[in-house]
Amino acid sequence: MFLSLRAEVEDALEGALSSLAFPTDDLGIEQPPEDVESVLASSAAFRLADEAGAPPPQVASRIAAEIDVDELTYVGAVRTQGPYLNFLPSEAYFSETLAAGTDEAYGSIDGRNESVVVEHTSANPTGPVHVGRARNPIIGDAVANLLAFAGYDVDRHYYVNDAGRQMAVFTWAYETFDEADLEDDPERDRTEYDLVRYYRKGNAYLETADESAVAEAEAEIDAIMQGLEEGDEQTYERVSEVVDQVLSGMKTCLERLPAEFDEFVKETRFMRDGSTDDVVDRLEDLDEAVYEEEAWQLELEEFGIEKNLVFLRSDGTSLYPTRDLAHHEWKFDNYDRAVTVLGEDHKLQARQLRATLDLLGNDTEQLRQVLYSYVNLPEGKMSTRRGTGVDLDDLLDEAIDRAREEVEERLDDRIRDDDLDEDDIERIAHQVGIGAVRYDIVSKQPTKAITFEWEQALDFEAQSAPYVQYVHARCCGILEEAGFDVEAGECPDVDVDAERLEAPEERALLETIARLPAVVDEAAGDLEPHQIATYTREFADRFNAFYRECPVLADGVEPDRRQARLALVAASKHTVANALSILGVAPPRSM
RNA sequence: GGGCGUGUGGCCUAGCGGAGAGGGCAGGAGGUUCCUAACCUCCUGAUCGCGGGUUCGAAUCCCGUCACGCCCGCCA
Repeated sequence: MFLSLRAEVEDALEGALSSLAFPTDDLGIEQPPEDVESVLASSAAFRLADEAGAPPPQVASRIAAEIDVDELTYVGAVRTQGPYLNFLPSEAYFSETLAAGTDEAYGSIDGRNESVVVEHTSANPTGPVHVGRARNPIIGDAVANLLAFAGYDVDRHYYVNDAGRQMAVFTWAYETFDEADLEDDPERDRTEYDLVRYYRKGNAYLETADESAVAEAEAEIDAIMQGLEEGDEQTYERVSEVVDQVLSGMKTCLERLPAEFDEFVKETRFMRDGSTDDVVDRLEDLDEAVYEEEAWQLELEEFGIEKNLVFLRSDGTSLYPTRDLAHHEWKFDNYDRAVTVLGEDHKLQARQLRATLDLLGNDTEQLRQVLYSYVNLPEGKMSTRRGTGVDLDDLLDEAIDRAREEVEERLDDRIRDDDLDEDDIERIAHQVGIGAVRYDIVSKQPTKAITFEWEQALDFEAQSAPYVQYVHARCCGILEEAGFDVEAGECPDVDVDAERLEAPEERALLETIARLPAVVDEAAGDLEPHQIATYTREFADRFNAFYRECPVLADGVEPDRRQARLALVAASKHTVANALSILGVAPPRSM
């Protein structure tokens, strides 16, 4: 409803300004502060003061006088407050919001007929997913959810780097060493924990073994890389054996979040189908291509990038960026838009990729890159190769354990008589524990660096997932108490009068509910799921105020009012459930 | 050295040209015969890193500066 109101205000303002012969390029529409009784405001009068030859408050009054509120649907009144114009919502605004909110899919935007591929995580299949990279699946999954909710046709891809030197090293190590050569047992009974030990062993060997032994190993590693480059089937199968095993373990870990993918796209695919060779040929023909120091490179100064992009090694093999170019052209062929979520350390490569795609004749407007900073430990970086870091599995386990403790602790002094059984406790522990981890990460701007600390990541207090989840549980509690089967999706009748909702807390809550579609639209446009998190927090505040002041089921509440409030609770439930779902945080029906 | 990013009360964080800079944690004081207190109310606490500038108006834009992070491989 907010979007409709905003459109209406824009039209009205534009009309008023032009009939006063003012320029209409700057409507100055903005969000009023919380304590102002309006849903939208304009500060245009400030800037028109010179032209009007009058002080801003007078200009504001003249504009206000020019707007005929009777012609507007969602605006109930226009008032000035000094230089500001305030637009107050009409009764229709509230009632239509209430009606819209009772739809289970409330907040979602109808199909845009536009497909978008969201590539995220894409961690090299070298070992267990650690917390340093955990931001990628969490942000990536939220971005994908957000775009899907905003009406895009979304596919989620994990790009598997199965053609790089790292995988050649891994394959060599896996084939060379035996269980007996490894010092430690796997940290967990899953393939990637098992196999990563070979990878670490191999890397350690290359660093410490004597020169001739290392040279021999390097020769073997080079042979693997050459085999991949030539599309040799046997080499591909050797590497695949390692890649597929490790990847399946990582997949299991990511599913816990849950972060799931429509497709795991292998890098070797673009070597085997000839598209990388094709890219190389086309790159060599570019004016920016140079052959220096026996390697083919691309000069990208015209894009403000000093560093040359090497796209063909002196031994004739391609590099990761070369294959990624073919990969991206494939995405462009199959989707209208492409979004990639990647760590800030890939920023330069991201710019090079974009610039080169441009040189190859692609429309790079289709590509958006979301960058995030790594999560570091207080003592420094996490590394799979060195085995430093906190595994995501361990973080999730710890989160669930702590959440379970919380549930059990609260069991004794629960007022509500809803008989939580063992399954409920486990369900809540999972929803809350994992929700807290995801929310903690997704609620912050991705560009800010995070230092991982257990206590902070697993804080279940206010301004966390449980705080917002609790609101959802409260909504469900009320609806169930009123006789609705929440699990079956039962919902109160929407045919109620929003005029019954006259308390300031009710009005404020409705205003907040009304903004969800606009928040979704904005967040999707900016690819910033943290805006949704900020919204859930504000929503929870508003709901809690309503909960405190406006009893729904108490004896003294008249039937009409009770019905209206039940509808408001239903709209609240859909609002918070949908917002949480975008973030990938489960909305618990009880906790 | 160069490029990019970040700097908001003791700690974490929102806001990124407009209406006393919002929240949360920690600290202090309260609240449960009433739909779940993972909640709510009140208090204490900030020259928005620092210095200039643009503007009627700057946390927000520009310049400089400092601190921290990331990058500057024929690795990915």
